[in-house]
Amino acid sequence: MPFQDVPARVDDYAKQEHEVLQLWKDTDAFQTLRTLHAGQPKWSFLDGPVTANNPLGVHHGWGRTYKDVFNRFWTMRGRELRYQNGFDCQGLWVEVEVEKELGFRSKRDIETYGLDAFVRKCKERVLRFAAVQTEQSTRLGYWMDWNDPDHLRELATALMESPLQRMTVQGPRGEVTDTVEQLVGRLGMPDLGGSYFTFSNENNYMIWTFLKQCWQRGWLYCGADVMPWCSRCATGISQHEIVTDGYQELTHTSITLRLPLRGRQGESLLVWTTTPWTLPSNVVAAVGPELTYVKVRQGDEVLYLSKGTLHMLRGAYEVLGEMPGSVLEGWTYDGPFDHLEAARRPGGNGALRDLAQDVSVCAAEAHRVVLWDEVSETEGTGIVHVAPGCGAEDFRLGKEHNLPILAPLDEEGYVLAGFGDFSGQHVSALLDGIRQTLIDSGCLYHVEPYTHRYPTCWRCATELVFRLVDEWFISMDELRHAMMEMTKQIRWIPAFGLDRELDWLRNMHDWMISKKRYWGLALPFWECDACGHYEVIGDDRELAARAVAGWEDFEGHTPHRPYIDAVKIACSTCGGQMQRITDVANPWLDAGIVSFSTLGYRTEREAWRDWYPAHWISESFPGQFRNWFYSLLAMGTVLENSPPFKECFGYATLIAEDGRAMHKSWGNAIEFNEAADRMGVDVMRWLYCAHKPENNLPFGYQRADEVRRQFLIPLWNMYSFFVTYANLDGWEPDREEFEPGRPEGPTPHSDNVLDTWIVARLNQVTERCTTSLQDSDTHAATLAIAAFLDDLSNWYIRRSRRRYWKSTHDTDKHTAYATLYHVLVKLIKLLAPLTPFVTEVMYQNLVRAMQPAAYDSVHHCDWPEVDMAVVDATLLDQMALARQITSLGLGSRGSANIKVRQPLSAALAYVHEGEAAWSETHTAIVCEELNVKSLQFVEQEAQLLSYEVLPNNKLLGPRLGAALGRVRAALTHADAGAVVQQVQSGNAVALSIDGETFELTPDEVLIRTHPAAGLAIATDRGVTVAVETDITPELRTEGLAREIVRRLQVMRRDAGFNIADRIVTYSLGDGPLADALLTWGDYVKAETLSIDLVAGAPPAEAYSEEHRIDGMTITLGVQRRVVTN
RNA sequence: GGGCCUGUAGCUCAGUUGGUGAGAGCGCACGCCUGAUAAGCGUGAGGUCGGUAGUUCGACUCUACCCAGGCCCA
Repeated sequence: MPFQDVPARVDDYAKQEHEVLQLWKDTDAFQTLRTLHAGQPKWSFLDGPVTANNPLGVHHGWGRTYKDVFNRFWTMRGRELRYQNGFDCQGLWVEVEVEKELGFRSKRDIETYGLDAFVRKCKERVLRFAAVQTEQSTRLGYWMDWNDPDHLRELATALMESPLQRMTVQGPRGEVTDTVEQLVGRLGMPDLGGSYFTFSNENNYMIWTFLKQCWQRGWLYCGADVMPWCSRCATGISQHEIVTDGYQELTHTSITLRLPLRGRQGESLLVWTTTPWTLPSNVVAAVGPELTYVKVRQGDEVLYLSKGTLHMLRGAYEVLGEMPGSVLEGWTYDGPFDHLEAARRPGGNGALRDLAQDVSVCAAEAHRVVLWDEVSETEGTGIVHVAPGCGAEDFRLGKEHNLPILAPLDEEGYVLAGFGDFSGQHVSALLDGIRQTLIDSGCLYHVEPYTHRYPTCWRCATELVFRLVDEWFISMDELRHAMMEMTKQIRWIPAFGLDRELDWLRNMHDWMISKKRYWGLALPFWECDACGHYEVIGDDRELAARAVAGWEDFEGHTPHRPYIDAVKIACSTCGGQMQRITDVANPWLDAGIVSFSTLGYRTEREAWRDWYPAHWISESFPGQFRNWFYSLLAMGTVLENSPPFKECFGYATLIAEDGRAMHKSWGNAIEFNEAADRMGVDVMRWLYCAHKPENNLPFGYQRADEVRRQFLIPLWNMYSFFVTYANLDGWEPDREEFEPGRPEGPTPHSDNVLDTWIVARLNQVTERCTTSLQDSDTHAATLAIAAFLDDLSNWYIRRSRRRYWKSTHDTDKHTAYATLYHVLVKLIKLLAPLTPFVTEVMYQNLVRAMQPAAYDSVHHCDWPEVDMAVVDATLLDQMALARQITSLGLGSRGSANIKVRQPLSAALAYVHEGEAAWSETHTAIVCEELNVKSLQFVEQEAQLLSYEVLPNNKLLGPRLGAALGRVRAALTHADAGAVVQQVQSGNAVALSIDGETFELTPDEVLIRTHPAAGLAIATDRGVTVAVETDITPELRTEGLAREIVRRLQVMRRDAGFNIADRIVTYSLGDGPLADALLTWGDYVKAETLSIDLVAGAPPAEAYSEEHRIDGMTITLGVQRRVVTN
């Protein structure tokens, strides 16, 4: 049973990959893999969930390739894995897309539509995109415990039609029957299997448990803060949402205004703002304690501002004096909006709890100058208008000074009551009225457009405002330090990840976890209507036990709005009725809990211990230090006081080939599906793996072509070469003692130096790959393999070709096949985790088709073992030397402009060291490659070169120290030839310098050579090679014969003959060409598989061409001849 | 303002504890080889290894400062 023929060229690698996918599906290859490795030591990979909200991009492919490579690697190393993918499901991301789908513009649209229907639409969207992403991941060759995408779609449809309908599905532990809504809520749990979904009941209740622990330790609180706020979405926008995509260059109207000082007639503070709408909420003015302020006269008024901002003045002025900021402290002023009711109400207008409880003054009374370190002169006047209800920093300053708070805006950006005519107007429409008030009060100084980076809503591009809101926070005071301890116990790749994470933790404020939206984790905080007391519920069981009303509305639903909101509990303080706050949670809680929720922390604690902490996690690092890595750490710290993962592998950002970020609108984005089918995913995966992960990865078709040309096609060519000749010779691998885990068999024995060399290289590379991948370094692995592919293709096979196509069937030929077979099979196992498709294709033919006992898939095999006994360092050195001599010889031929096809009589080589183990075989290899009749080593390099002698700094530096410089100089001036002779005969070199004698051992002297002029020579690293350039008539004749052979070979191919076809060759010509054919007739016949060489014109049915060689003409013809024997 | 990363050929990047020639791929030019190879090989042009100072016998490599770019925080 021969191998299946392999085409020399694959037209469509992507098509081939689809066939492999079908094979895996038909043979259930992934399940077989799990069975094979069940019960082995565990390697725990915890997947960072991908937001199931859109199709995957090629940047997801990068991360998923890493995940799959290491999953496959550790599986082959004999580990049991979980293979659970994760989908991130809850949060504003999904809401935004569903709102777009439904054409909604505001929260009111959602409430009109109905929370129940809206939340179901969110779930439906997640299920549908989880199905899409599952298909795309499968296409990438990512082996995970995937759900059937069609089943996910069925659930999505059923959820929209009748969520309470009961369904039965087959799970890994048997049939499961439940309502559609509950089946969706149980996805990813052990009885249903498949990917985990962060909207699952278990995920949500596990977060409740976490929050309750935080609460019990006193870390959970409801507090007020000023947040960036979108008035159209009516929600706070957290800092990381702004960072992602939120800043735009915008031009606003900036205003410079006077604040008239009380008790200083005609004198004013000059302040500047880019947000005039905040002026009616002004409470104090701040100056920098380190800054110098000036008093200036302008016309009949006196103004104060900082010395470094005098350019803010318009018109002539006179400086009256200078003073430090501290002099201004405590001065009071009149605000232009003090007539407003809000400015006259003690404590301000804040509707929020307790904020201004003990503040008895109103804003108008509070107006004074305070000191503030954060005031600078980089913009403005050095005097800052402070509105504690309208800015985060202002708010903190207000708390520090116990100031009243004016918070002017409602959820949708309209001004609240108490602000006179402004009340009821939208924040975007306030400018004119404010300007008019300033004019009327004489406070307006200057108005000017101002362009700056300003945060906008990433969803709707509305300019954000800063709004005082009640939110829920986890205090970082204590947690921060514990998390930093955990962080230090983790291995971060790249290593700077540790510093990044620690930096984030050091600077992190209290963690805001609430969001006033609809689709997300329902925060388990119940608040008493009567006394305001609140409690945190730890899970579903506790809720059931505490419920006093509304349970019947909730029962049977997942813990999401609106149903969860119906459940009331009794207040443990006053006995009143408590209801849930309506906020949902920050989605990073969802992703952070997965080391508990997906591993069975609440339900199967022993199994959880088997898989926690994860050995390895991986995500793109730019954002995740503050997101997923952070939230995992927080939950591991709170729940178990341990790091939830041991190694964190981060990678940078994928960019387009043009060096810019990929953007659809820039036309440089590449869709995942398109890339997969145009490049082939093996190419994509190699491209990903060959990159250093801490650098941004340029991705595109040009780079993919390079990978195909340099990696995939050469690999395929070698495979095709092997199969072609093995089939011609009927060679088949040994079927005795076949082990399915090691289909390459034991290391073959051979007396051929090329065989032993390539086997040594193979094991060397196997060792490097093993070490690299254990160390989470795919880049090093690809470098090692790429070098090996070059050795295999451009040296081993190239130099061994004749062994395969010679006509006798001898031991050497058999050994050649056995060796190449062994090498190819072991190589594809090394490559299998990196490029799972092409290796599978090769395996199916090389192994599976030949060995009845073979595993179904290359991915079921064991990781190749390293046979260090065959890694002979001397052998490797010698072959490296042979390649070097060859390369230099070709170089020297080139410099003499003599083609390799022209035989030459001799090559002369001088080798500085290491020729001891040189053999005749090496000589033969070099002669053949260089096309010379002999290779001679010369004793005296001086025949070819001149010398330079240098001190061996590495040895002499430590010994001589500062004297090294003088020794170097003395060596330079010494007779180099004499020194070299001393060294080469193993004697010490004595140098006399300024009456002092230095003895240098041979090791301590390095010899460098320079080629002498006038010879066709080349030199490199202590090796020198020359070729004799004299071409005798005999050599010329032989050269012509080789030239004719080459042309006949091309003609054979052009005529469409098979490589094993026998032919008759015709030649019509005379002179030296005819002589060459006569003299070298047997050679020509053997090389071209000609059974006859006919002198004369080729017959009409032969394929013939006229050739010009060295100015002479010859007509050649080839004709196929059937041989019967 | 603070933290982290990056700076090596026209472009994209390797360069393993400091050790003497500074490399690859792409692109360009010229040549070679082809009985696996629309592949490969060789040669050439092109570099103050961001800059300055320091440590050292010796720095692309270590240290400090500076410059430029990126990311994060403020």
